[in-house]
Amino acid sequence: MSEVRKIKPSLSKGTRDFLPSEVAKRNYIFNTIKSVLRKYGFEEIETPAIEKLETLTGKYGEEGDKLLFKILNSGDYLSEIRSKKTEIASLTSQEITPMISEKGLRYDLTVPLARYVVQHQDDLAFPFKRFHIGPVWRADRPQKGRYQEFYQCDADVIGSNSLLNEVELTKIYLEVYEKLGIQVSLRMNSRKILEALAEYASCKELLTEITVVIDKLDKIGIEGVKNELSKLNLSAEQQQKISSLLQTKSLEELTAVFENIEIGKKGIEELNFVFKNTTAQNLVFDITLARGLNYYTGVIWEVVFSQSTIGSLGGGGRYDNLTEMFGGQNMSGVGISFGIERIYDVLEELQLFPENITQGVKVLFVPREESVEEFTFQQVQMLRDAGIPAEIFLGNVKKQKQFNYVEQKHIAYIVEIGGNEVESGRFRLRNSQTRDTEQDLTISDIISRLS
RNA sequence: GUGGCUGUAGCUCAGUUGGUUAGAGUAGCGGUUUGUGGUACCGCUGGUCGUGGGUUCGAGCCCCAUCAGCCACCCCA
Repeated sequence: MSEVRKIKPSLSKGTRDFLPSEVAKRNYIFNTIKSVLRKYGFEEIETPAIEKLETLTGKYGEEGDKLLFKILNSGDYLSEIRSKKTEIASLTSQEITPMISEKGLRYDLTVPLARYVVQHQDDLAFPFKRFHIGPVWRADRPQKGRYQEFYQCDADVIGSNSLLNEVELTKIYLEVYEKLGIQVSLRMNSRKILEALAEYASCKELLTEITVVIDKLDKIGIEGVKNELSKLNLSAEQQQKISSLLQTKSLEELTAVFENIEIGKKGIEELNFVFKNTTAQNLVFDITLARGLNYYTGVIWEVVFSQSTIGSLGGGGRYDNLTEMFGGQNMSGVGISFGIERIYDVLEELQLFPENITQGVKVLFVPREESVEEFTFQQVQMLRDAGIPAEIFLGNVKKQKQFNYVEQKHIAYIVEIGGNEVESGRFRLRNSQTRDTEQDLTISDIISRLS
């Protein structure tokens, strides 16, 4: 036998293992979201973790491209470089990458959705309402609450311009967080209003830059925003116009300001429609909401946790050009995303996970000695046949280990089997929490007791 | 990509001005005890002190480099 080299067990940076109890909690979140989405007619899809690099690159900006995980080609991956008779050392990393890597791990679920919709348009019924929960990967530097592998959960409607989709998605947001027991405020704004704001300040061409600055408002404050704006070479008057508009609290105030700005009027009208059809205390208009992603074109949302500044628990918006890059006809889409990882942290912190989600089998049968294992197994099998989740304990005979097992797996009852039980066919059913026992039960007593 | 902090047993951590063979708790394994029990006690396994170099008679400890992880920024979820 060859000597085994011991490897220190450790994870790749920015990744996590999940314990059984953690998976149970995550599934609880997933299932809560799924049940609401299904009720509204959304269907679940899946796409591969691996996509062609040509699908992924160029969609997330220069920064995003750097954060793509790239997969080394199989086989002799240097053959292409060799055939060009180029010295490797003379090439930059950017030049080498496309020669040795053609695939990558998906960066989000939105770009794969765009590819999916164009590729399968003949098989899909439009408007296409789909949701997708799965891991995505980013070669980012990890920090608290940010990982290289993490889950996203997106729900989108593709191919319908109706504002009722916005209404539906708003209601879905409210319903999901309500069901999870998290108090959030749902902030809403429109990219059209931000465009109008740029037009109002006569700097339409700087829309993207201004949006990025406004998006930081929460962090850097109004003074910080003014400071950043001055860096964009805006006149004092322009800065003043923008920062005073950012103080606006209601759509009514805006109506007068945007009297002569078509796009602004449109934005206000759209938001008013959504508000009219969705009355909720925690749904608020917020002109300072910008969202960094600049592919949004209409209504945008952000879910903010009321009780702390943990950041956004979700976000989304309407976009118009999703499928264009894959040669599809221009289909409008609107979608929302749930921040699964942060939702988990919030639920954990506030201890909002329901007790019963980690429930194991109902009863554990513990054989006192090896000679009764077969008999014990037969009893367990009878319970299973009757549809009662049951287990036989085959580990360490120490009581301590047995009770650890029961506790970890949240098993409600224990039955111990020794010689007496085998002979009499009568058992003691013990509640693992209260330690109460019931004596002299036959196996069918136990079955009817636990059914 | 930039900055800060931390690396000692599977995990949480001690480790004296730099001085013999690096410790504890916990987990794991084994045992003693108790026929209705979750207690207690005993023993065992497990470490290239992240890695490489330097200073020194002597380094877990001091110096340099490097790697890794965490935290903050950029960006983002």
